Amino acid sequence: MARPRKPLLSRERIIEAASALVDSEGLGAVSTRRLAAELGVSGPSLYNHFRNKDEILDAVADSVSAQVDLSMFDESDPRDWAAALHDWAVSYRAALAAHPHIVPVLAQGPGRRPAGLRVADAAFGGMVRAGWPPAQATYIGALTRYFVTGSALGSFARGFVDDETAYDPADYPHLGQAHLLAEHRQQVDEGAFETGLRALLDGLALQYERMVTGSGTVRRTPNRG
Amino acid sequence: MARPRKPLLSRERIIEAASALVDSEGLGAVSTRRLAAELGVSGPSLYNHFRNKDEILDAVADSVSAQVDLSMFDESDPRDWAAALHDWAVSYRAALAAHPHIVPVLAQGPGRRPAGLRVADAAFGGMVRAGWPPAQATYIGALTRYFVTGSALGSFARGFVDDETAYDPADYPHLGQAHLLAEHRQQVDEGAFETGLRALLDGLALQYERMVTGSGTVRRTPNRG
DNA sequence: ACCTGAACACCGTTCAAGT
DNA sequence: ACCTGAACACCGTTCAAGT
Repeated sequence: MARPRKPLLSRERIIEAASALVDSEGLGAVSTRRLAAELGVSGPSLYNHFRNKDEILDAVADSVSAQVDLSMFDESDPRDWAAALHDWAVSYRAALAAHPHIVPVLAQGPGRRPAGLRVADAAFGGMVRAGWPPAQATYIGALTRYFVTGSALGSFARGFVDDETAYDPADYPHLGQAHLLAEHRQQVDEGAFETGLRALLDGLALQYERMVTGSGTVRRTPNRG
Repeated sequence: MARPRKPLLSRERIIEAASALVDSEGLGAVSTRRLAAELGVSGPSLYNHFRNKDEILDAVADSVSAQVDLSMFDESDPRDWAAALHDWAVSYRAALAAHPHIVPVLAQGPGRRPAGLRVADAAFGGMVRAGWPPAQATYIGALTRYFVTGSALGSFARGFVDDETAYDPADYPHLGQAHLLAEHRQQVDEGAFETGLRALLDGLALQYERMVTGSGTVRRTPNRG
């Protein structure tokens, strides 16, 4: 068979297959030949639909960005920026943590990826509408992405081996329980994410208060500092 | 030449060469053959010193962890945990941001890498000494690592292309200035990191206050809600 | 012990050839 | 337009052979 009447491939089918492969076996398992085999075609066929392998992985990353909920930015009262930021971070992390192996690609930034750009646009717009100056709104988008991608990139708990003899107390006096982290993976990772997100939001609320009161529009009296 | 009197290679020389290659051309440029060529030997020679390529990259990652300053945890007054945490995060980020291409490897966690474990041990120990319960101390180590690795993994600013026509206002109403981010890369990335770190520390200080006052050991009166 | 070349089973990508 | 096999320049790793 040279060329079939109906195309055997489409960008969508390729992205789906690549995504499944990335999720199940990691980035290292994605080769154009392997991917083509999963799709029942020969390796070079992919090049009719994507310029190269990187473009395929970019598309997989963008399909993950497309799963991030952004509704909190257009539905909410702009004064509820902290609640919107919270919900965004939770949704953002859920989307990425479901596909951790693609996070290094995604973390390179949106570039020209449409879904990634929609995420950045919505978050920045939401913060500006809430009254944050553009520079601060940019920082908030960036720092939230830092925290979310960092938390999705690698499980903290799984970063320690499940081997009681691995962490010699003579070398690491405080890691006596570290080998237990793996068993409590979900609790540790979620606890750390929630604790960090709560701290970020509380800290940003303080900055927001200082900004608002400092600029003359006093909403309430400062209670710190 | 089969075997020279003095070994041509050592783990240290291999790590140095691999590190230089990762820094200059990225993870993708590191192949065992290329690395061996840079060292003036044939490809398989590396296998006398490392079990496989992954072990070489692990060693490169650990050499970066070894550059993280940890002195703030043993020198400081434990009550200055927030100052120590700040200084640690800054040093941690500086080490990683100097070698961004290895961050995905490093972010997989310390595993059995000695320098990575020393980092985790020192931070956890510092927080426990300051009075944080073990679970919270674990969260703080984890969330700080999330934020730092996320910020070092990819420049936020460089994630946008430097092309005025790239971001159509019809699609992305708030990204009209996004193409300018690249020029202000350093300011944006540092501003976001500092803003986020400040917010994290302020937020954690609130949690610490609540914990201390809630447990009966009142250090000072709460001044928030 | 530490290096070598040969060999194996892979890669990403190009390209002429087929329909 | 869309697929194929052949081909090119690569990979990581093993292994027997050399000193």
